[in-house]
Amino acid sequence: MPSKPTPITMDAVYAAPGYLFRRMQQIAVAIFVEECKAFDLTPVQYAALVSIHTHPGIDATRLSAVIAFDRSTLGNVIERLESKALVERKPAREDKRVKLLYLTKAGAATLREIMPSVERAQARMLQPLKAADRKVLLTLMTQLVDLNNEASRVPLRAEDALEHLGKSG
Amino acid sequence: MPSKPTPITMDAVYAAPGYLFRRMQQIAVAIFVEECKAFDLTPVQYAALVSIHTHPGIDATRLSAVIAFDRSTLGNVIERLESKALVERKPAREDKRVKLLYLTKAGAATLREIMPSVERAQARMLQPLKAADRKVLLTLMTQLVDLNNEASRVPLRAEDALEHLGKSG
DNA sequence: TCTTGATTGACAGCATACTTACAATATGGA
DNA sequence: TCCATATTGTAAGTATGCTGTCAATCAAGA
Repeated sequence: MPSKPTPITMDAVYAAPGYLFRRMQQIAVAIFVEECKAFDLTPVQYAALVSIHTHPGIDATRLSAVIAFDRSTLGNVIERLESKALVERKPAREDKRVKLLYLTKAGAATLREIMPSVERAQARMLQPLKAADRKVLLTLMTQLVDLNNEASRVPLRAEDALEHLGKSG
Repeated sequence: MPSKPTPITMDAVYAAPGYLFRRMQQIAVAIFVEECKAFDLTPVQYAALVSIHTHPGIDATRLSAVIAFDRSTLGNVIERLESKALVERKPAREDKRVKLLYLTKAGAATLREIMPSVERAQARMLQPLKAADRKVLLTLMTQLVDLNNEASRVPLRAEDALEHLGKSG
C-alpha cells in the first residue's frame, strides 16, 4: 500500500525515539556533572578512568573499543586526563607506535572517591520511575544497545579488544 | 546502614543507565545520518526545520525552548541552515534585538522530502525489539524525559515559549 | 524621564563525537 | 630483503552542547 505523507508537527519530533534518546542523554550528562562537580570529571573521562583501572597498560585503540568511543575523540580525552595528572602514557617497548595507559596514584584515588557520586547520579536518572519500571527500562535499553551495536560508527568490542592485549605492559 | 564500597569494574559502566543513554544516542545519530545522508541534514538541523515550519516567525530564544536546545548552540545551527539557504533570518520591526526565522521555499521542500527517510530512521532504531517492547520502551522514555525535564540545563518549554509569540511576525 | 534590571543575539572557550588524512611503524609475503 | 598493506597515534575540519561574557535593546518603576 502507498504510505500516506507524514504530517509535519512538533509531536512528530517529541514522540520520535531519536528525540527521546537525545533528550535523555542531555539530562543524564547534566545529572552526572552536577553530582560529580567536586571531582571535575565528565562521564566520558570517568569511563576512561574505569577502563584503564580495569585494564592497566591498555593502548588507546583498544580503549576506544572497550568503551565504544571514537579513537580521535579519545586522544583529546586522554590528553586532558594526562594534564590533570590522573593518567600516564608510556611508550611500549615492543611497538614504537603504541603508548600504554596507566592510572597515576592520583587517578586511582580520584576514581575510588568519585564512585559514590557516580552511583548517586546513576540512581537519580531513573528516580522518577517506579522501581519495576526502572528494571524494565534498563533491560530493554541493554537489549536495544546490544542488538544495535553494529549500527553505531564505533561498535563496542569489549572481548575482542582484550584478547590480544599482552600481559607484559 | 553504611554503604559498602562500590566495586570498580567495566560492568559498573556497561550496566549504568548513563552509559546506555550515551550509547543509544550515538547509535540513533548514526542511523539518522545514514538514512538521511542524501539530504545532508543532522538530527538537530531537522528538528530546527520542523519547529520553524510549525512556528514561522519564531525567534532563536523561543526556538531553543521549543526543541530543548542550548541557545548558544542554536546560533551555529541556524547559521548553517541559513548558509544552505534553507532558513531566512529577518529583523523584527517591533524589537530591534530579535531576528525572526522562516523557512525558505527550498527549506520547506527539503523538509517535505526528508520525512520518509526520517520515518525509516526512527523505525530502525527500535527495529531489534519486539513490537510490544517498542511500545513499552517509548512509553517509559517519554515519562522519564518528561519527569526529568527540569534536571537538564535546557528544559523543554514548549507551551510557555509559544504563549508570548505574537502572530504579527 | 531616568535608571535599573531583564532579554536577545553574538562571541569565546571547553568537551564530546565524528570524518578524513597523514607520518611513523609493523607485518607478512614475494 | 623489499614491498604492499595494515596499524597507531595525531591532526585538521565539522557539528553538537554546554559555560561564560558582552553590547544592544527593551521594559518597568522611581
